[in-house]
Amino acid sequence: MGGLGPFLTEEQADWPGGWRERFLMAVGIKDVARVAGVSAATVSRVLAGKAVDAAMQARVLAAVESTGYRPNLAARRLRSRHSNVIGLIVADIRNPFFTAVSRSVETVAAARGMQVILCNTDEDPAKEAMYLDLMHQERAAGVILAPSRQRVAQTERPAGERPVVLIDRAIPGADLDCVLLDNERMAAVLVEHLHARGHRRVAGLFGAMSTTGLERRAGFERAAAALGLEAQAMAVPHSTGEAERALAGLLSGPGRPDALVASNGVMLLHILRALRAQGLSVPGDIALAGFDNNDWMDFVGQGTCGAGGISVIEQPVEEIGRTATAMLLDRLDNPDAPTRKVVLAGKLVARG
Amino acid sequence: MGGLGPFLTEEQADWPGGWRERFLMAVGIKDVARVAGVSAATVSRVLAGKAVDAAMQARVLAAVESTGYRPNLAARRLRSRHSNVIGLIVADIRNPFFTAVSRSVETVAAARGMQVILCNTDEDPAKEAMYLDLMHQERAAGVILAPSRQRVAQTERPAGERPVVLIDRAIPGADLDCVLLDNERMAAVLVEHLHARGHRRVAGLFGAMSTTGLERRAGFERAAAALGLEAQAMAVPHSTGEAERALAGLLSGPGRPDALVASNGVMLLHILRALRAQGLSVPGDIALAGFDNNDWMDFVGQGTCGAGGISVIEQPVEEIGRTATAMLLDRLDNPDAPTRKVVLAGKLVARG
DNA sequence: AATTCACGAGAAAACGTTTTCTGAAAGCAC
DNA sequence: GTGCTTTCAGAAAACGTTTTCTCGTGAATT
Repeated sequence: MGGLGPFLTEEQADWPGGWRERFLMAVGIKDVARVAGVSAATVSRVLAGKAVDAAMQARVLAAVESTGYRPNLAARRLRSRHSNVIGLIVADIRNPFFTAVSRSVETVAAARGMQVILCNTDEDPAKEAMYLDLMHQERAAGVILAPSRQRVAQTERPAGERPVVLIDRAIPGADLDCVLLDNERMAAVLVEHLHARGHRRVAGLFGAMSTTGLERRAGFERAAAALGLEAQAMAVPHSTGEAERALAGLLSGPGRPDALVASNGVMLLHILRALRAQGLSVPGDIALAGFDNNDWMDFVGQGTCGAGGISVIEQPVEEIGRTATAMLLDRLDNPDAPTRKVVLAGKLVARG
Repeated sequence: MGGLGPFLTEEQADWPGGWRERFLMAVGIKDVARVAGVSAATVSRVLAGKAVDAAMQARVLAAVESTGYRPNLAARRLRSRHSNVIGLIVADIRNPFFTAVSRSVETVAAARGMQVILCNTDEDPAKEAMYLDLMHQERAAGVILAPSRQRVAQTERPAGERPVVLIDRAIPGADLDCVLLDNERMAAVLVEHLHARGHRRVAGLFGAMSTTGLERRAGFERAAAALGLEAQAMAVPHSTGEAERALAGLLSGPGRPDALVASNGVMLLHILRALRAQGLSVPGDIALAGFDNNDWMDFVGQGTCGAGGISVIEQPVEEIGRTATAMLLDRLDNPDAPTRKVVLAGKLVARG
């Protein structure tokens, strides 16, 4: 400090507004303690909201203010041995369903003083495993996970021993909290809706990456059988080309379906593309229905005749996120409570 | 440890596969060191990839494997005084532009061993300030920020003294790295496109929350003036109702515009809604153009006549995220390099 | 052959907090 | 007034790493 020249007094050089604050390291709890004339422990207690002498508390708060002290969360987590971070691992951040859920999760978490690390796996089990491990290393309080299909094979608990809440997709064998859509029933509702609209030959494209696709397919087939419809269900991988190719065969063959069901919003777009490639219009030539009510769906398939439109099952996205977060936070308090499975109903948005 | 009964030998109780691993705390670097028969420092060095004896390295790696050791990132950050976390603070996670950028940021960051904390401000300056402060507390390595308009007023550096890269929106006074779209020019391109298509009375709706809206509006007005078009530009707040109301007046009055320009994807949806409320069709009654090429746009406004469609400026979302992340990581290495401003061109996607 | 140098491994300090421990003062019952 | 408990603040330990320091060994140089 002597090397700083004659222009700084000891006081200036040391504190506040002086050399150290401006140029060197961040201010720590000890600096606050020194300014307030108390011990570091007392500062910690004030900040934690524990009972301390009122005069001291005021001095500490003033010192925090004047020094611009910001606690180091890494140190806090290390010592206190618990973290305010929750991990949110989704399969596809571009899917509006997941962004909507993410937003809801973030809002609820922030309101309870938790921060969210959002991880995007792109349906890649390797990335998923990497992120689960990362959450472990981060010692995250818990994880909200939309698991990929491959994970089903693993019987081990994901993310070490920390609480996990599954969303959107189940892991059949696992004993974990989850909040899901009533996929099978909702798919059946969709089929019944198409039947009521007079369609008799239905085809469905279902995702191959998750239990969700399987369940929706099952509901589709069950309902179609019950109604005596001519039905054809196929599972398509997540890539674009696959869906288009699968549809090309379906649409050009004899006995072309008069209605299509999409397993999710992304799939529905693939179908739209394929239909256009075939020169077919919705709903003039063929009806289209699916899952996830995206904001733009009000505006496609509105033929000149005024009818048409794409009927979908709208998922309660906000509630899914809210419920999952609440369940996770609950479990942090009661680690040994029995696991809960929440199944939510969707809402049929009938168009056309 | 004696209380555990006679079934556990000292060895079992202590390590490995025994009591401690299964029921108590996580395994630490010292446990690994003990198993490998080396010092904790050596384990640390092996994990950091520093030069160590090959035999020792093998022993350490084996010990890490057998113990299932996962380093505690909080401790690592505390001691090493630098973090592998970058904050990404966006205005609206539901806006596909931001989700696309987020995905790109996350991918690049993950490839470089960094993790991303995604923060959603919902255009709320208070939330933005809260998150910037949080990133400070987290001692994040840096922040990528899409600033809200209000932040402009603040001359102070956001997020303490850590590196910040701005995306999508500038902060006029600030000397910060940023990567932006050439908004003014792109808006002009859009107007010229409409002019070439024969439209003569254009109106534009621009966001009031960011510099982006201002710039696009300026480009819109400049181009319209240069081309001698009858133009009307208005700034509308971010809420749904506003846009609809503003449009209602515009569309019902005399000299109704024959083309509309939307400042962004969200605005464009509002316009679509308003048009439908007025019973106007795109592009039959009125043309529509805007910013952000969302995947569904291929399918709306395709009238029976085959013409139509919504022309937009497609932003290079992937590159924006990639560039911003690269710039941020660069700056971590060269804190004192001059700030850079990257202005990217968009691409006109002409439809109809 | 002696001295320096480079290297690498263990011991110990340090990171910035929270928590435990300790002791003093205050309150209360006798 | 004495002895007991309670309260509260400071001192010190602890959290799990990385980094610095120290020292021993072997190679290289003179």
